[in-house]
Amino acid sequence: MSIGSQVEKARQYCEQKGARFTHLRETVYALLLDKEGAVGAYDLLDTLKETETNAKPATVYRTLDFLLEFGLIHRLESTNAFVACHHFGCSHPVQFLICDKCGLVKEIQSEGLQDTLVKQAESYGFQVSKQTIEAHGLCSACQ
Amino acid sequence: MSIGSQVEKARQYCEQKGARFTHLRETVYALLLDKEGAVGAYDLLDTLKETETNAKPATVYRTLDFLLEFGLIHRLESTNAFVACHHFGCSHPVQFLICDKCGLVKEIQSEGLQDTLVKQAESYGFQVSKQTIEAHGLCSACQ
DNA sequence: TATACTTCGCTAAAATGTAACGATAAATGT
DNA sequence: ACATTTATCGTTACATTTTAGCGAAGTATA
Repeated sequence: MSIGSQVEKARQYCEQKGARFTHLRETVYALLLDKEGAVGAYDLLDTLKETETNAKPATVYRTLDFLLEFGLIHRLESTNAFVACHHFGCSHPVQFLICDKCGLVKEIQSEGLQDTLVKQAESYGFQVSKQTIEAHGLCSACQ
Repeated sequence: MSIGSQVEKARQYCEQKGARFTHLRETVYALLLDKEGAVGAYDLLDTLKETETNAKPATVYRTLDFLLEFGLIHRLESTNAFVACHHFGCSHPVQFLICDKCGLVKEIQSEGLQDTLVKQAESYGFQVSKQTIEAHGLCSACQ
């Protein structure tokens, strides 16, 4: 799906939720869509500055917070980086396969993984509210 | 197992591997053993300074790097914190249950989880070299 | 003891992330 | 249309986390 139509989808999704998909938010989301992999906040800031000359760290982080809150992007904990989500709305927990060579990030949704983790936790009396599952390695193209 | 004997075990483990378990490394490992949960590098630094008055950020990070390399401690990606490993040597990938209320960190080793993740990845042609699995939520005592 | 190697103390700075506040813009009620 | 409230933005400043580089001190080995 093209970036343009994906952005349009996001706009509609936000409006439907009563959130404002401002110019800044749209721009940042489009920037992230444009990347194969994940992008660090400061790399994003550098790119953003090309069009939004007065962007500052807080600008980026606020915008990322918004996008995170509405599930339009994800944050990779193991690399402090952000990646666009293409299928927001279906809000199940997700997992990531991160290629350490080319940087590609594949987002997957394995019910099996989630269930296994939740069940394992339950067996220790632990109640899971949020999970981080990230695998590093090599994608098929890089092996 | 007491902290003392755990430290002794670590010393033997290091010597057996030809690594030097210096005073600094021993102290930091003991500090981490003394905590229920994970500790940030700067919290650790503050505590360390009580006895090692000239400790600096680099001191802590270098020591943590060593302990990480030999598997004596783990790093939690979702909280930028470090936690002692009690059963180093058996070096399978591990998973963490992190209580967001009391800070307790339970380290588990679920073969099922690892296998499921690796198999899922394989189905995408992805070869896993390292995995990060961290669940946040509430421990049994905090629910 | 001479040599190589590792660890340590120190300084500095890079990379990542937040708090706070007033100005502006948009949404809402009258 | 106007006033009121709320959300967003620009800006400054700072806090946190992490790494690089260098020379001194310590340790192991020949």
